[in-house]
Amino acid sequence: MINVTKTHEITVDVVILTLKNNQIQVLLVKRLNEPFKDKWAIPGGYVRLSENLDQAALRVLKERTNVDNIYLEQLYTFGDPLRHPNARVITCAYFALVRAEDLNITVSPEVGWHKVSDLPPLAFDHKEIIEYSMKRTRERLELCPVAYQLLNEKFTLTEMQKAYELIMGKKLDKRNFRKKALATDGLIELDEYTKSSSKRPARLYTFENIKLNSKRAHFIKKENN
Amino acid sequence: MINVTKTHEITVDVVILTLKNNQIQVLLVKRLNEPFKDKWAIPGGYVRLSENLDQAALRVLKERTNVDNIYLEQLYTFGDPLRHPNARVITCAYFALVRAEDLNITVSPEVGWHKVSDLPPLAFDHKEIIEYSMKRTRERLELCPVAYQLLNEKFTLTEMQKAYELIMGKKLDKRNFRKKALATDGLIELDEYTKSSSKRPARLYTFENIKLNSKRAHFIKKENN
DNA sequence: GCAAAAGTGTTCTGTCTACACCCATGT
DNA sequence: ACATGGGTGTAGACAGAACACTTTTGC
Repeated sequence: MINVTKTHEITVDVVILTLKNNQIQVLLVKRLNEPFKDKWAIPGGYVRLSENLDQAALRVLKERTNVDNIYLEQLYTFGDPLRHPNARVITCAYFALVRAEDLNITVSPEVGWHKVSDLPPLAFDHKEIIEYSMKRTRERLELCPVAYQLLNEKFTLTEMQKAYELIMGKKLDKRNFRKKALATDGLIELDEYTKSSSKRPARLYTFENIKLNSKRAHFIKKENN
Repeated sequence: MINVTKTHEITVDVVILTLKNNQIQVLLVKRLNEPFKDKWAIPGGYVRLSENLDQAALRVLKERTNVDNIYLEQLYTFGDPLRHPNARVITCAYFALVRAEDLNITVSPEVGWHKVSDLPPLAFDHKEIIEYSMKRTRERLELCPVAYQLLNEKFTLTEMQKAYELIMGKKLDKRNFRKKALATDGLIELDEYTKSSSKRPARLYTFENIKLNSKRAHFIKKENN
């Protein structure tokens, strides 16, 4: 076999998801150059020779959001020969869940949050990548309370339930949800309550010592359909 | 950023698992050249410019086993800068489950099956890749009857149970296993029986119209530990 | 006092688990 | 007739699903 690899390039692309305005949103950047000039794309970059793939993804994430120590997971590697019109670019996609309150992003005309349920035209195969990351997020949620990565440090059970409903795309029963949530280990009940919402105050909770990927009881599964 | 990608190379490596002699076995090839000369490695090859990653993995699989139309799934992409001592090679690993009866392999001193439970010294990070593929296989098995890919076209429930026990690494209860197996859709009861085994003949079964990845009832979960 | 969200238990059903004996065949 | 693996049912425990009303606050 001849060496056919000379012109392959490898990038990482990171789907960065957060919860804003009661919506799952994804961070997109506007492309300034061809191909796909003026289309939106998920943040990405070339993998440097000195770093492994996780490090490359963390670097891209940090460059864009100034957060680290968050839930970041390799998603899938996309390598269709035609996914980039001018070159052979194979991309290793990652996805990250970040807390809105931790973010330190200067939104501009070229960088911004977009509702996953209402995406603008996207470059390359990035629509497919975002859809796949949502699927994976749903799968993860069934196994462990990943959603705490999307919640502020202190949150109400109703906020937590809203996050789950947005990710799962369906309504959940309040009593069943609270029962399971309260049985989650790591969930701490605080002696604090929301104020100044115009209704009855809600108790606040927080998470401590989360073990991600713990194969503990499935958290959300069927219910309704 | 400068273009630091010029010397990246990308390969696919395929973990090919089968069931032979009552053991899960993996196909390995002996390396003829440095680095890791004379160590064993999982089959792999460079990704060609004209093919996507799945196609590259299928090609490698076909070159080695002469089978296609089998369970093949992207596993994970390994990109540690030091995984290859002389170059920066990123590998997209796949795993495949193949039926022993479908195989058409000329075993030689350089190509052969090895028990996953007793691996020889391996090149690169291939030990890690094989272990990860076993983990993934176990996860898949919990969701759908992937094991039929390892069984001959016609099989007994005891053979099926043995396959599950080998993959899961634990004994299963015969009555519970059979109950769940018989409830699997796609499993067809045949009016045929084994002969010439020295004991009572066992009924044969086959699979039809399998939907892999169907999120149907979890097939094997806890039981004992 | 009313609007709005917070909070709270029980029953039913289905699934998973544990467990022991008889059956059909070859030798 | 016996050794070997094939084949079968039931009871208890547990987890998920369905379901409606009272409480607390701001206005």
